[in-house]
Amino acid sequence: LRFPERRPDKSATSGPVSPHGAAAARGAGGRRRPEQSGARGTRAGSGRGASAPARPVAAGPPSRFPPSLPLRARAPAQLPAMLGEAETGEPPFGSAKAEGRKAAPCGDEELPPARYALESVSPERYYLQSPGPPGAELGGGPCSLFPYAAAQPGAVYQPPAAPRYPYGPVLAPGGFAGAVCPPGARYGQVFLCNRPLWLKFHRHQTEMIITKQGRRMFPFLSFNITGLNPTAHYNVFVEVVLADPNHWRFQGGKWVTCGKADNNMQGNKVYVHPESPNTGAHWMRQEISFGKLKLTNNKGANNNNAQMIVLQSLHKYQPRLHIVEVTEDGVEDLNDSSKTQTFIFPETQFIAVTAYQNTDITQLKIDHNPFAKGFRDNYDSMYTASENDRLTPSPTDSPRSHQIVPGARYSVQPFFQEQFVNNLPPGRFYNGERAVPQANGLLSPQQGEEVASPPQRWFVTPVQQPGANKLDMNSYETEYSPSTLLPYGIKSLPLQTSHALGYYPDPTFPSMAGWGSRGSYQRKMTTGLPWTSRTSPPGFSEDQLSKEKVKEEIGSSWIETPPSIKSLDSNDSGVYTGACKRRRLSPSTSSNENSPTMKCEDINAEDYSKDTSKGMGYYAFYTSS
DNA sequence: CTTTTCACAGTCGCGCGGATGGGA
DNA sequence: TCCCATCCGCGCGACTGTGAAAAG
Repeated sequence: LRFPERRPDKSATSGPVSPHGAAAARGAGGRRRPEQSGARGTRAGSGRGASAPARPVAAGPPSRFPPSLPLRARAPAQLPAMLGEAETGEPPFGSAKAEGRKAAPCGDEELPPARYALESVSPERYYLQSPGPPGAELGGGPCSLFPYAAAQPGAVYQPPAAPRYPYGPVLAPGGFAGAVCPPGARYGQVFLCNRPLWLKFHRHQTEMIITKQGRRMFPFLSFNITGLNPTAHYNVFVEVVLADPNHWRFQGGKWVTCGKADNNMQGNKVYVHPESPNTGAHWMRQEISFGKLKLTNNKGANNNNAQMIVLQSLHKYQPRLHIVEVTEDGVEDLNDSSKTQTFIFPETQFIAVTAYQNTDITQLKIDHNPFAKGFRDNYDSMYTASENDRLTPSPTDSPRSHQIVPGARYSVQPFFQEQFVNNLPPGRFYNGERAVPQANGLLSPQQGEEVASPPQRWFVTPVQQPGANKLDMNSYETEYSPSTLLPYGIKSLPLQTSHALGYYPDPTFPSMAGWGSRGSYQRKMTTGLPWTSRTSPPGFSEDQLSKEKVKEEIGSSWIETPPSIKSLDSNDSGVYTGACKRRRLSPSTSSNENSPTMKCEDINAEDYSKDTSKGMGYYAFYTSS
């Protein structure tokens, strides 16, 4: 039972009365009986958080491992060895510490924090990047945006004394291009589902707030995995490691290095997906979201909260996704490093901060994070004015649409297209684009099938699905269709179907239907359209990022857009400076000056597609063995 | 001076329980 | 009249960024 320590009854105090306070005043406690709070408190399953386990994610139905089989109990002694780093002898985090752990909706009581929640896994490893502002970094670093850094020669710095990554080196000494794949081995591919959104932040150098109680990431990590053995079992977890050996500070409107990073930071660096372990089929069936992952600067958090990753402020970090094949019992084979796969998406790099430094990032967060709706200055006008006047998405737009672009909305679009067209004013289409520009990077399946009618992909973005306004990121998963990921561009995969709508067995539950079969996903990916080869070349330069943006612009150009809005949309920062009142100002540097989007005005789509057709796509390949 | 912490206001979803309506 | 299902409002907690104060 939590006490409203920070929520005194505002109706009893002076000042503005919050909605809750007003409600309390109206109700005067009338309907809330004395025993109510007690009942609520003693009711184990009540409350927002506790309700979550009802979802498949936490309840475990999709999992072949019932909650009664905590991974921790299966091979408690193996993790230290697997993570390889010299352990300090302290007990594994989370072991016998459950009493101190906060009950979490994800059923973290069943989580195996101790298995991976080990310190010192990452500090010794860095991803070398040229210091400097994001722009320079992107332009200069050969691996700045390479989606699978492991293939980049020299991409990783390892202090001489640092032990090798126990799973087998994510990067072999000196780096290597391509993984050593044992005969018959089956390796997965991972797509960063919300990559366009990540790119948007990355353009300004993503910042992530860290607090003592833990702060969720936004954007959060969200992957789609293919190529796993459907019957094999895997653990999936995210590790956050230092991205470079520098300490950073925000000065003169840009990030600059200042000293060396403290690579001795203790604390949990690993977050195991709550559904681990699970079958390959399970992991491939739906998006793997790490929305509940929290970042903290509280070194003590590792002991009692497996949902927290401990970071250090003003350091740059790189999340990494690990997929480890395990036995049905959840035990990993320590002798077979080929069962470990690591994926790196450099665009997910971020600098941990205790307070936002760059107002561009702040504004992006406010604009895209549904939890920050209250900070949208024009919130009232946005949602009460005519649709045409809106600059930011309606609250009825799925919050998830901001975080996770490829939602079920896309996949269901063929069925509801007419409805959308009939019900949505044209302006809303644009707004959808404005709200979800990342959709440009994640071309919808429909677009893949109907190149002649590109508008579709735009007017589907604001479309609502039942319950689309839910904030809960997990619920998103139940609506998400993997078919929306095809823009990530796998050209051929084993599973294919010839049935165009094979994954829409029931239009009533289109997205759910989308889960059951990867068929159309694959099928759509074989369309051979330009975006099927949409890739992230090894040297993902700032220029290419700009082109990414250009593509967004191009994609939105199909519709008649009010000039004022169009101009705003042509530059993210412009939107914020022009349409939104800035709460904070970036010192000395206007967002326009820094915004790489300014440089992409003259980049045409042809060049873009040409560039992006090289190299690998939005997905990372297996990077280690 | 920079960085971190904390209280705050706002949005949202969930669960509870009263109110309501239909059927036995 | 009773029972049951449904609807609706309220309280709560989770979550966000803000901005001032505190700490370094």
